Amino acid sequence: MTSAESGFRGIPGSAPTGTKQAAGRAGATLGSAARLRMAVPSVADRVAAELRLQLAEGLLLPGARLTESTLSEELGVSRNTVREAFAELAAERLVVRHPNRGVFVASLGPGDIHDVYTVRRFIEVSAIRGGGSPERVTAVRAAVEEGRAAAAAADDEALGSANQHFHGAIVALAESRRLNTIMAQVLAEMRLFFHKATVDAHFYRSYLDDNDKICKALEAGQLDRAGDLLLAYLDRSEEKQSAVHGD
Amino acid sequence: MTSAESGFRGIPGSAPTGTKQAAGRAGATLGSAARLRMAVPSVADRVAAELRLQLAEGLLLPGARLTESTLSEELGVSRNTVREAFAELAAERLVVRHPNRGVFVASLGPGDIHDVYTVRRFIEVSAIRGGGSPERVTAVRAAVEEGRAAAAAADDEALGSANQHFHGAIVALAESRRLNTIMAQVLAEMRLFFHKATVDAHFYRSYLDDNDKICKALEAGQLDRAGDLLLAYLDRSEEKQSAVHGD
DNA sequence: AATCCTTTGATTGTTCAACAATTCTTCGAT
DNA sequence: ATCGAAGAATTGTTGAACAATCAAAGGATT
Repeated sequence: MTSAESGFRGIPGSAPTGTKQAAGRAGATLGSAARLRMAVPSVADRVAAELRLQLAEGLLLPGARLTESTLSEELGVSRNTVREAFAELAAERLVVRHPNRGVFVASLGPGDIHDVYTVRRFIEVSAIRGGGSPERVTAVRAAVEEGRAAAAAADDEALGSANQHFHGAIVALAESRRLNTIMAQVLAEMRLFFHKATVDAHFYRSYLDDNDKICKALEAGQLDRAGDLLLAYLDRSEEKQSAVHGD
Repeated sequence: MTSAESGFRGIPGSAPTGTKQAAGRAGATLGSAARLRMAVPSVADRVAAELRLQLAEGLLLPGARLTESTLSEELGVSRNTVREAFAELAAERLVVRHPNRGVFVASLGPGDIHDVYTVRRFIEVSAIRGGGSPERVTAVRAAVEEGRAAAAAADDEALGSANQHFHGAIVALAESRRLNTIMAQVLAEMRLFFHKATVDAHFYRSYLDDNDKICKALEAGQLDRAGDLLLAYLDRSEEKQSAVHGD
């Protein structure tokens, strides 16, 4: 009985909500109007999404082993489909795949904390130093307010979410699809690694003022100051996480 | 007859070269010595590697459609295995997967050039501004010399490769596993998108002196100067690629 | 009691065949 | 030329089977 066997919701057989995406034949008839279509997520995508939820909520713990046949039975899907979902999650570094030995929920290894924060420093600080459109800056402000509302409601999970939205919004200043994807993955990893610290309300509450200061500097166009404040925050946050996780 | 059907080498049935990797049971017996083991690449990995080669060499052109059954027959593997290889390549953005409609070699879309260069600016410039160990700096210098040798030998492909090694080595200054992976993917995308320009010797030869100057500043510890030179290079390179590809 | 070797069981990776679903192409009618 | 229907092609999924690999268990040896 592994933790992979606890608390699974089956994959809904009903029609799931679709997502709009522009589609067209790559390399052909680019001049023709692209037709919008509703893409129904595949079963494998839905399995992956379900597992992502479980990971983000701490129901699947770092290091836990996920077995294809067990999940196949529990979710009522084919083993092959589970494999496809695993591949998705492995590409996002949420699970680690060891050939012939199995799939394990990703866990913090030596240097991982520093690595994640190095990526964040490169990306977030560069993004905020480049500034962004008024719309993008407004989104950063919205995330700060979201954090304040969560703190006022004593909702710790929402506080952690708002903090992630804040940092995602900073990267989004750059309006780069690739950077947004990279940052989303880094944030997903952090949710997985640092879940325990996430529910410590004090952890994020202490950063609300920091986030506000960073945002104010951004709004005022003081981009170097914003970058310095953000860098200081990231360094401090790394120290704290290292202290909590003994890296 | 699509370009996917041209020039495939079968997947070798003989024992392939393995790669060393440390393995252990995640989350368990972390105190025990990790045993080194030779991991035999799976067939899916080998299919993916083969396709990567074809992509990098321009044998599979942007926009070309890759069909599971065709590749399955040509490579002598199961269709399911081809699907697994496709998933790997899609995660690396080398192919684009449209649900129910097929897999296509990735191609340049609107804004892709700017996007790729934005990522590079964030990562490469941050990395060089952080400097690195003597060993890492030596690797940057080695890539510059590699470029000089390629130019002297009038080997255009090698010249392009050396330039990519140069930029990979810059990011490697940060000694971050995640950033190295991200950069490797960006470089793979660039090889795919810009292959035509790659074989234009003049394209990279004009950058040899730039690379040398950047490296000299790095070696002298003038990190801000190195960053400014690199930034100027990236901006100029983006302009040139945009001019060639009409983005 | 500790260590080593062999056997067994569990799991992964792959193949194959089949089917359902979706999309694209072709053909015929207007 | 356009539209609609039919057919073809392809993708996504399933389930069964088998080979290969690894981990666990059990027995033998020191």
